[in-house]
Amino acid sequence: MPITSVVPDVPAVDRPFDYLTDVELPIGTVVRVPFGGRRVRGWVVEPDGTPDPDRELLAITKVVGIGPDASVVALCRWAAWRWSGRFVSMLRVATPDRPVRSLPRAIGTHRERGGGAGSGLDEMGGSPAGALAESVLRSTGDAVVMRTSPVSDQADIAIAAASTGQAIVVTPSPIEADRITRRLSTAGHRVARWPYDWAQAATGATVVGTRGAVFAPAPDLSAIVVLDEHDERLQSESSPTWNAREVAVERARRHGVPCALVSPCPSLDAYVAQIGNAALAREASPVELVSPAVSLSASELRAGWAPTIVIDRRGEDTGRTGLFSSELVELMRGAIGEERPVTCVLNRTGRSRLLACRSCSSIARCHSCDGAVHLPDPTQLCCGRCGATRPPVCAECGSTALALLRPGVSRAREELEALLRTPVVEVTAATRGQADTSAGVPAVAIGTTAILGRSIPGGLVAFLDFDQELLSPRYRGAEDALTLLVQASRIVGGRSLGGSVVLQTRLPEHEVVAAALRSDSSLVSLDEVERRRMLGLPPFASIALLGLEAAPEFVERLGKPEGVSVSSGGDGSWLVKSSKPGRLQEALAATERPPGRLRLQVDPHRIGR
DNA sequence: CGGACAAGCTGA
DNA sequence: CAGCTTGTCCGG
Repeated sequence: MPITSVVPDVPAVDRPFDYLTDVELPIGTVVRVPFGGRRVRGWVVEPDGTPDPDRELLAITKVVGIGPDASVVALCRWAAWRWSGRFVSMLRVATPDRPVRSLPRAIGTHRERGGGAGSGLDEMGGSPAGALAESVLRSTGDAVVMRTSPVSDQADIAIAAASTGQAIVVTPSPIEADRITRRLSTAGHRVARWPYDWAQAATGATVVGTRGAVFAPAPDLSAIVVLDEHDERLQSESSPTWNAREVAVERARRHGVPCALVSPCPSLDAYVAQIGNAALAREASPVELVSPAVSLSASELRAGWAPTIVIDRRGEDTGRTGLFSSELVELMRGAIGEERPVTCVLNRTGRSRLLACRSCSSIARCHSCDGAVHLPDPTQLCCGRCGATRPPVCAECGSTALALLRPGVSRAREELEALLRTPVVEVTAATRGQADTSAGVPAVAIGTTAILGRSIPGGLVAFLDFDQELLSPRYRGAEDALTLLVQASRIVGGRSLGGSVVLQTRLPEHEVVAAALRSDSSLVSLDEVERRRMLGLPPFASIALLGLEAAPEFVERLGKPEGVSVSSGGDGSWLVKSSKPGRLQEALAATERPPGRLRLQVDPHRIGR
């Protein structure tokens, strides 16, 4: 009887065990096995070294179905190593959610290669982005950064990719994935929407889906495209914090197929991937490093970015004028007069996030935990940290006059309604989706960044306090701020539809603001290159964030390995860094996990919160 | 993870 | 010493 190696689907175990089978099973096959007195799911994997002497082996209970092929299993193993996570976690991502017993026959139309007589409706030739993608994907098998405009049609790029054979198209947005799937299908391509059409992908259909699609089965893989590669949704927020862009680059490299990293504001990580490796990137000058392999022409880029109006608030007493400068109010009135929808963005929920006493100027704090208190309604102060409430009275001097230093969205909505004398709709992550059905697009809306998910063609988007984004302590803060401007340009439809974007800021010279004014995102990362290098941050170094109760013991066991630095965050969390490629992963893998809960995040999009 | 089993605590 | 809790180990 053949012996087969199986990894049980038990995260805490995460290693293979040997079983008997009556027939040889391919790597990746999903099985059920007896394990520790119960039956669990598992995957057939490459044997793990020791064939083992004369031990009594148990037999596999049953074959559940087809799983990821050997190359995807190997990719899972790589990703588990890269982000110091569990192999099982990655195998789960690559496995169909319902058993696949056998593969269907390849059904559906199949477009002629070489672009013969197409159906005409959805030819990519008309779109600059599609034509650009076509040239990229005929090139060699390396990662290339492709800079598009905020309004470039991603479906055209997908169509170009599908024309090469079996492509994998990854996009952060499930809605966009649905739209692209329909377009590909209309254009005559056989398409599998990950994860629902797993089996179709396994028969060679082009795959479209969110980040997990990068692990789709692809027997005839010809190209990988990552759309909006800068988007943080391409990275898993829980451990292992794998990133679909990086997995795509690795998979394309292994298969020798081209990989296009598409974005209107390419990430530094994409540029480094394009150059090859971090060591090489360290030698390259910032200008050399941060240049896309291909880009739309300057005029095409210009058309895709909405004109940006910067309102410099440095000379103003914002304590008096509040969130809405007179200049902004004028612009909004103008837009309303032209029947253009207006959207205001303020990244603070609630009514008032920070208050100060008008007589003694002290900041309103919580009486029990000292955190800042806010004013969810005019009658009560509430602590954001511990939830304690008290009446709105200054704790220092007893005054009842409190000034709103940082009003939140709810308060801003009231203020704006009074200023414009028109109804203003508040949009938050919670209210999004229900408001914009039959009622249509409201004339004026205000909300957190969640509001940028609503399309307002030809409209005006105003960032009330853009400094909050520009001064964000997050290490990718600059890139994140630029991403917001891309989204704003996108929802108004760029310059061509007459949309515009307004920024209120006290930092009008900031590199991100400058990039938006130029309708060009290339230079934004120049200062960023130097900063990240200097501070030893990704993509020039790898970092690991450790936390939870097992963290102290883990750090103890980790010790002080060569080329790795460990610093304590003071609050029971640690930051481990290494600028030598692979060194961090090596050190983490060599450290045995102590019992108890451990948070281990490698190269997360954000450090903390 | 979850069962098995060993070691430690309690009460009569 | 039974009966129960807590901890540690290990699974093929």
